[in-house]
Amino acid sequence: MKLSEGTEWAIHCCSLLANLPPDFALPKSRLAEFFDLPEDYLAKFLQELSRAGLVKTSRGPGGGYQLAKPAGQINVLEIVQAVEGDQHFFQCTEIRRCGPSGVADKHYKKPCGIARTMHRAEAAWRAELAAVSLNEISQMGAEESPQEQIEKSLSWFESVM
Amino acid sequence: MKLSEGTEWAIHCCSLLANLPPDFALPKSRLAEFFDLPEDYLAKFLQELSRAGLVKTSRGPGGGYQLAKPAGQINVLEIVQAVEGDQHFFQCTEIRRCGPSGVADKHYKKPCGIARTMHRAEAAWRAELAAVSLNEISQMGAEESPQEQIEKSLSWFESVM
DNA sequence: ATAAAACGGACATATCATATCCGAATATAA
DNA sequence: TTATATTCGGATATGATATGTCCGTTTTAT
Repeated sequence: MKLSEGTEWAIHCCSLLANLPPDFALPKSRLAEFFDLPEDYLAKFLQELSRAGLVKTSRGPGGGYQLAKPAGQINVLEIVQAVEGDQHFFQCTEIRRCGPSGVADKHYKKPCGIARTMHRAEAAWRAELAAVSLNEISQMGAEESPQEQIEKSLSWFESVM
Repeated sequence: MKLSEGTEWAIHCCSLLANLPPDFALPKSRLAEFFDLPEDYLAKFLQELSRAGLVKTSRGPGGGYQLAKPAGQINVLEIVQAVEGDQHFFQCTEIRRCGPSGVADKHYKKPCGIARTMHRAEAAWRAELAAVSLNEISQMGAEESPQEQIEKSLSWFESVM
C-alpha cells in the first residue's frame, strides 16, 4: 500500500507556487523542469489540483498555474485528497455476512468493529495532514534548503519570469 | 491507495482464532469455509501471519492455525503490518534534489518537511491501530453479532471439531 | 493570424493485487 | 509402512491500478 508519486509531486509544486509573486503563473513546462519530472504526466496531477479548486489556471501565453487561495488557507490533506481521491484505505467487504454463520443483511445495524477501528485510524491520519498548512510546508522548505539551493532557485526564477 | 483485502481477511481470521478453545487448531480449509474465501489465496496471508509470529501452525491431520499468543497481547497494527509489510505509505523520492536548483546530496541533512509531515501522519495511523488489541476486536465482534449468527457459528464449530 | 498554454481522451507499459496450482516437507493414525 | 491431512514455497496466470506518452481541441495574449 503506497501513495502515488503524484502526491509528492503535487505537494512540492504547490509549495513552489506558494513562493511566487502574486499574479504570476507558472506553466507545467516550468514546473516539470524545476523538479525534473515528466511534463505530461505531471500535468495530470496539476489538473486534479485545478479540479479540486486548489490552483487556478490561465491559458494562452503567460498563462499557467497559481494557487487559488493564500497558502495559509490550503492544508496538506486537501492536496493529498485531490490526487489520491477520497476513498478509504480500508474498504470493508462485510465478510462477516458470508459463510455458514452469515445471516440476512438487515440484521447488521452498523459497521463492524474492525471497520470502525480501521476508519478511526484513517481519521487520525487525515487529522494530522489537515493540521499542516501549505504555508508551513513552504516555510519548512525555505528553512531547510541549503543556501546554494536557494540561490540557484532564485536565479532560475529570474530566468523564467 | 487501498489496503489489500488480505488485511481484512487476516483480522477476521485472527478474531475467529481468538474464540477457539486452547490447543485447538483450525486448518485453512475451515477458515476459508467460515468466511467463504478462496482457500489458496487466504493461505498466503495466513502464512504471513505465521512468519510474523502471530499465529502458530501444526502440520498433519488435526493440524492448522492457532494464535501464537493470548489475544490481549496481539494488536491490530501487528496484523496489518504482517500482511501489508512495513513500507511507508509515503516514499520520498527527494525531488527537491533534482532539477536546476538541486545541489549535491551531502547538503541535505534531514528528511524534508513534506516527508516529515507525511510520516508523522502515518505514525498517528499506526498508533491508533496499535492501541487496539485483538481481544477488543473479538469482543466487539461478539457484542455486535446478531443472535442468530452466534448460534450458527456455534453449531458450525461443533460440526468441525 | 500565430503562438502559448490548459484540457481531455486514447493509448501503451509496468507494477502490484488477486488467484490458482502443484510438488515438497511434515505429522498423524491405521 | 502406508495413507492421509496438513503447512510451505515457488511457479504461473489474470486483472486492476499506477505510470507514462501522445495528440487533437479549446482558450487567450500578442
